[in-house]
Amino acid sequence: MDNGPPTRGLEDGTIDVERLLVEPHDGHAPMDSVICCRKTPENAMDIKDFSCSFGGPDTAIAQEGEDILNGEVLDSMPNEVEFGYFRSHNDFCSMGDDYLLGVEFAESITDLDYGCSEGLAASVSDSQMQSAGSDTRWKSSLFQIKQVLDCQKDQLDMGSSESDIPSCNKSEMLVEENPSISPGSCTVQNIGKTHNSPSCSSQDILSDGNDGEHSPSDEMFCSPMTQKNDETEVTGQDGETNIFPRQEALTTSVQANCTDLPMQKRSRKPTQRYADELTSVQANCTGRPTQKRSRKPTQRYVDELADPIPAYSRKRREVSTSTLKDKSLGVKDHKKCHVASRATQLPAEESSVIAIQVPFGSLVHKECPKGRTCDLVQHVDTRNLMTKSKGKCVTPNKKKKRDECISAVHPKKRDDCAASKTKRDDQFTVAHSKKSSDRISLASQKKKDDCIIAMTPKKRGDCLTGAHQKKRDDCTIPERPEEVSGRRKHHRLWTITEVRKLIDGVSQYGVGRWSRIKKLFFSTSAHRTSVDLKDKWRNLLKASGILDQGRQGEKKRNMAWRPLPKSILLRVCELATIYPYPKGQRPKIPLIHHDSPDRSTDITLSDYRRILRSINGS
DNA sequence: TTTAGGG
DNA sequence: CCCTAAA
Repeated sequence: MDNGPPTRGLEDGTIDVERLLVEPHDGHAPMDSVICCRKTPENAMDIKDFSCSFGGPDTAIAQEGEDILNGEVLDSMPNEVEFGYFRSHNDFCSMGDDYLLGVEFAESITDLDYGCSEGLAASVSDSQMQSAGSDTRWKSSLFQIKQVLDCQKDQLDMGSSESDIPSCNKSEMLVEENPSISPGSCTVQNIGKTHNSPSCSSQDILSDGNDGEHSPSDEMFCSPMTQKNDETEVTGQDGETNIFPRQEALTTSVQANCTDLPMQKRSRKPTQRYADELTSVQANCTGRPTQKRSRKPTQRYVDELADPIPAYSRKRREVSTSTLKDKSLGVKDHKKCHVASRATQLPAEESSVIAIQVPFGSLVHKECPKGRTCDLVQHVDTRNLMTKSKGKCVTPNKKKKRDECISAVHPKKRDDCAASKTKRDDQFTVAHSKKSSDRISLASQKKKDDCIIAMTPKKRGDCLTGAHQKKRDDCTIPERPEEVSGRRKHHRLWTITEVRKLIDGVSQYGVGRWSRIKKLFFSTSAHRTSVDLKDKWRNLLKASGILDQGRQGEKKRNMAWRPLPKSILLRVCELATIYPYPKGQRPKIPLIHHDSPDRSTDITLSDYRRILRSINGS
């Protein structure tokens, strides 16, 4: 958190202002934005330097700023974390949406600062971008965006609001400069413009290497631009002009003046304020934040956003989102939330302004599902359609993952959607949510199943005769191979025929050779796995009272309701005696009627008979 | 990968 | 049925 050099104003909250001032001063308006690091790992250092430059007008700053201006982007990706910060910074700047996100944004800002301060040590060579390493970095950076988000959050927690402020300023700045451009799109464009000629703008970014890959740098650029703009507006200086002193004065005064720029200047209490502002922003999106932050930028953003190159922003967003999502898989919930918000934003972005507003905090959560649903609608539909055909669902891994990421946050929603996700996906996402979600989904699914399957096998089994049952099995329980891969197998009742097959298999191969039995006896039923066989067998044992379940009474009771035909139960008992279920374990003799508890030993013929008797009797 | 066992 | 550990 050494903000020392870079943050010198940070504590006061003036930092942002200072930065801004500094940048203009150097004549490099985008210094803040410059914050972006280089791709190379070494960049981390660069980043730090950058920060330093911010804090103090180091020579490096000018150069870096220049580089940036030149169109070179400094990507410093020191560590993932730092990088993340960076990214967040960039994201923030570049993405109005992110900014809108508010809390997250604020966090990100702090992160940025944090990262900056940390990395300050080295000098940044802008040209590095060109280096191959940097390229890779960029790519990675894109992926890391998610991380950044997370970092941002974390940092928010940390309370390094300072950085946040700057970012805000940046974003605003951008807006001013390229009024025509919407925030989100602007960022990209601005970035491109700033660094490269305008032509570069979105296309460059997108086109660069990979759309997603470059995005980070783009973002970076954007952020600076925005800041400048903001400042200009705020200070009224339009230009970058410089004037550190002036800016500082502004910073101080700014707080007082904040009228327009409250956000920026207000940086002093950044964290909370930011958060507040963010929240307010979110809430206000439409209007200016009633709260402290009188950020006109918001509106501007909105307005601009509406017009500006939606395509660009959209593309960029999409890329970032996708990348984020992909990467975020492992991320935490909050990360997911962020991602989700972004995702949601995408659509919104298209619409333009709205998108920006959407992102904020609570909204994000609420909307996440919405957005997701929108995005996922197709998936959902598919899922619903295929609800029980899981295998197919699995195919769209990317989407699924994405969905999960998003959905992770809102497990319920996900479930509602039908959640036929593969286990894998679930695992990727969040275990907790997953389980709960699964359960929920299961419940719903079960209901569905019941409805669909209509008659449960067992019940029918009781009533129906073997022949009928068989028929029914064939008809009602048509195999659905697709389901197999599904996240939660559709619950399929075991039909008598299946049970018989299982018994046959056990009798032939013995207990424990489920895979074999599966192959030989259930080769046609894809939905029955060896594990299923094992489970079923276990259940059969329980049903027949062989497996110790509890007390006899209970056993009896079970038997009473147990739908399985006696013949089957007998057979199971018989087999159980022959092949004790748990391998070494001795089958516990069904004591159904029986009195002597000590029967735990090997089954004797008498025992067997007794068992049979009990079964028959019952 | 299969099995066993718990949930 | 799911999930995990163990082999």
